[in-house]
Amino acid sequence: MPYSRRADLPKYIQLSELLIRDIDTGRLLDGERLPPERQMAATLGTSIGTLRKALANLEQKGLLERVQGSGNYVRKPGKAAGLYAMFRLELPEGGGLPTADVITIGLCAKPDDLPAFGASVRATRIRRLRYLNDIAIAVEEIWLDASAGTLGADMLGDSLYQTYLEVLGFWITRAEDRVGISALPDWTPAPFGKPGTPCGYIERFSWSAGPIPIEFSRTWFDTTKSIYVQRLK
Amino acid sequence: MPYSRRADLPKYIQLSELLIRDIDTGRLLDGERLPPERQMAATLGTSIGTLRKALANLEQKGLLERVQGSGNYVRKPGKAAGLYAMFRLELPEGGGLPTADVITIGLCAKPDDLPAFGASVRATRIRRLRYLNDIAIAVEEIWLDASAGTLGADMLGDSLYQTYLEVLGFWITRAEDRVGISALPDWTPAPFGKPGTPCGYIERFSWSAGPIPIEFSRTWFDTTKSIYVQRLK
DNA sequence: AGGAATTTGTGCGTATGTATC
DNA sequence: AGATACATACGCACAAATTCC
Repeated sequence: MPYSRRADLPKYIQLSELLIRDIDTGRLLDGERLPPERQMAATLGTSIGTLRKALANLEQKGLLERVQGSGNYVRKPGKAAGLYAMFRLELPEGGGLPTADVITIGLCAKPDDLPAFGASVRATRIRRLRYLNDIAIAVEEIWLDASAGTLGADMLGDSLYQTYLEVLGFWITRAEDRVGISALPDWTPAPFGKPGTPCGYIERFSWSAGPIPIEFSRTWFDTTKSIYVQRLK
Repeated sequence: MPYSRRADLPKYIQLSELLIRDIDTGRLLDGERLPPERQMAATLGTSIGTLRKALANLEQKGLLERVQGSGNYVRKPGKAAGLYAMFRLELPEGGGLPTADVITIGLCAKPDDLPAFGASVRATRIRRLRYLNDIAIAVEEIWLDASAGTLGADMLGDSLYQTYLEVLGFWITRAEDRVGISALPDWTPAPFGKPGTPCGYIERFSWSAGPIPIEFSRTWFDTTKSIYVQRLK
């Protein structure tokens, strides 16, 4: 028995998750220096190589800065500001707490009618019902290219972009929208609107890093409700 | 000895760049399966761990899809996304690690003999000596329009286009070249060639977004060495 | 259907280089 | 200059996914 594993996840992912939790809950503070890698590895009961893989993971997520000859430093970017920076739907009075219910999520092949984006032939499709202050204001279908990684239903928070950062390790840096009129898709859930009826429509391409968009999404919003779409630059 | 400092990149980066280059130049085609990792490592004279680090790097760039139990598959998203995407000079045997030494860099007014490009009257001028596998093969003078931002000597990597993306936040999407015969400029550094002697010559306009080019460059290359210029589309 | 062969993923250990303090 | 700490590189054993017969 060379080594044993009780859990499904690889050990370096477990270590990475462990540290993320410590950072999120404040047990590790911003700017704090971690113990030396050898010492940490011994404490955590792992090898230095595996620990380094976990630390590299954290660095990729922007939660850690690794400085040769010096140490590993916690970097906890303030999350409150800018979380919903790219959300285009607003209440007229401003503000509004954005939440979302996931309708379906899964990995599938990109259908032919999807515009070209990403590097893979597959993508994670997420369908959600979106709320502002508990008012259902939109349904959306998001296609995240498979090259970015895969998401499960249990990993989703109310902010997808935050989920991208914490789970997959990248941040959406740029998005381009196109607004028009469409009809509600046939999978629209009952409380929201009747499939087929006309409504507002946003198509979006999103970039993380590099020249090609990594995500494509469609948002249908009910124009009879008191919401409006932010002016698009 | 100002230009004698040789780039000594880690081996896994060199391997990664080597493969990117083979993908960009079409030596490796989209969908193609790479040889098994152990075999590749032996061929390339490296260990499997180092090769895997390079392959992970490619995967992160979206150029490679790695499938456990199956193999490593080239994924070439539309436009070449690699570090040396638009570098036209090649070794006949293919491959070759491209590096560069900066000779001078600074912001100055565009001289009158420069063709029209960009929106500003000033530009950052960069003069570099370029290498493939440590062979000095070309000198180049790059004019980056001041409207794109300014670069310092400490920000430059071996790939200017990558620097543009990381430091200035844009990506070169299109380039047009014109090839001819010229004479080496008077600022040509000593190890390369004698100023005034005839050599090959490439003039280039580069676009990022919008209708006007943002960059203009001139490249002089020694035709007596064993290099050739890629066919210009 | 099923088992063997192939191929990548994970984990561990060690030696050496290089940046920081 | 020395000590400390992270980075690179190599190698091996086994697990897990895929492919092939």
